[in-house]
Amino acid sequence: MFELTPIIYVVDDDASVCKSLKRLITSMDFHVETFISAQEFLRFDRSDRPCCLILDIRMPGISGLALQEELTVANCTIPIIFITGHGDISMSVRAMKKGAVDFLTKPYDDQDLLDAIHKAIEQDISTRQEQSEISEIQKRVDSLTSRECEVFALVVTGMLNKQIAYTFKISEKTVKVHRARAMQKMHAKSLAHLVRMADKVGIEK
Amino acid sequence: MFELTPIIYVVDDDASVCKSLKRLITSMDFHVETFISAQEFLRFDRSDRPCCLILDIRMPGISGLALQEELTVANCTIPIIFITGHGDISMSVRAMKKGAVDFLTKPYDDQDLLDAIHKAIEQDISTRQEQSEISEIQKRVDSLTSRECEVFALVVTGMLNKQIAYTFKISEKTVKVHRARAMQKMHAKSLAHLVRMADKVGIEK
DNA sequence: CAAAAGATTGGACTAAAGTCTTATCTTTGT
DNA sequence: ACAAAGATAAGACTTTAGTCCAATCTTTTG
Repeated sequence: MFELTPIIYVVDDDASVCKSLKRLITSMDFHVETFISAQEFLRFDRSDRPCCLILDIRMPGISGLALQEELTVANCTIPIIFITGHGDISMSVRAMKKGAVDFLTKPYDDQDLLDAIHKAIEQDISTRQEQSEISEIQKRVDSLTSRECEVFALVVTGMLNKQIAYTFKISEKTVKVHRARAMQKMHAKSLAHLVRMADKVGIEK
Repeated sequence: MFELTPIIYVVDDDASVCKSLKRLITSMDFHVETFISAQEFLRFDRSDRPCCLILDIRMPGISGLALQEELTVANCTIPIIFITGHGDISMSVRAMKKGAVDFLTKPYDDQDLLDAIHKAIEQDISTRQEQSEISEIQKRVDSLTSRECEVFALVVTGMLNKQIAYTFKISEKTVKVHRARAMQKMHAKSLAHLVRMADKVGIEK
């Protein structure tokens, strides 16, 4: 599913830095796409494949930290590796608290960067895997009618059909119908499977 | 269960820093215990209540980062807030990667420290809650006989009694006996509950 | 308005799981 | 050696859940 070559996005206002990073990273089995501003990166239509972001902190326009913040609120989970020439501790701590994979200072060791890239890509792959599983399950939940969903929600709490029936003031017969439909639509192989899917997406209502 | 007043451990080789931190933190509703070396802290018999650790990076003997490492391998999850006068970015990043709650540089803002303490205590409370739940469940798993545990493991995969019976080459009757015992010993109110407990502790064998 | 979708329920079973009781046969610790 | 613990299993039911088939009744929507 994600067998594509990972792509590394580099955002640095210094074109020569972009160029040398591109050379270094391409020598591994990665694709590289460089941008000289956060704005340019945001405009870019990122394809759906494993990736990570190498980001300069200090840039005219949107700074690295600001871009990180922007991506966070946009629900984008792309792993970020910061690189900076003139950072301070407070910056690095802020970046790490917000989930950055690493924060390197120039001059950095090439191996440290490559290690960080590998870690970031691994993280991205597993995050994507997780997200795609969740969205698949959510799609199934969305296909349930409201009643089916209500019954589903109580079934996974461990309630008996008769208890669910009493709760909704309907017959046990009807509960069985909704329950069977829910099992079908959720593609649940067993009750255990249904429970795990419910916990994964967090059934509310 | 954890309604006790949280205790803040302060480890700093500068006794005057310990003293002023103690004054500041005591003014909140926290107890404080100070140590002038990592060794002294390690010898201290910590009581079982919400706590966190405020740690100086640079200390003679065991450094702050070394103590963090030591606690990690000892499986101690006490949240750590680092304070340093002469730290660098690399140190702060290493500390944050290993899960530090915050990394403050002197002179720091008192409010920042208090915020970090609150966050650390919250984290400790929820970690303890989680750990005590898990160990309670693990205790129940440990009370299962080996056969009960094997049957339990397959039950929570969603297998039918007859399938489990075939797997172990025993009768469905016997599976029912082990299954019923497992439900009892695990205090499972339902299959859904059993599945969740299994996932929480991660049934291996 | 008419068709489609959804909610409801009954009948008639089948299958799966749980509840008792009773009873071997081993293994294990003292 | 002997009691205790654990694994095995059968008989006899009861309770739950699942399966088809059929049939209202309401709401939504083209």
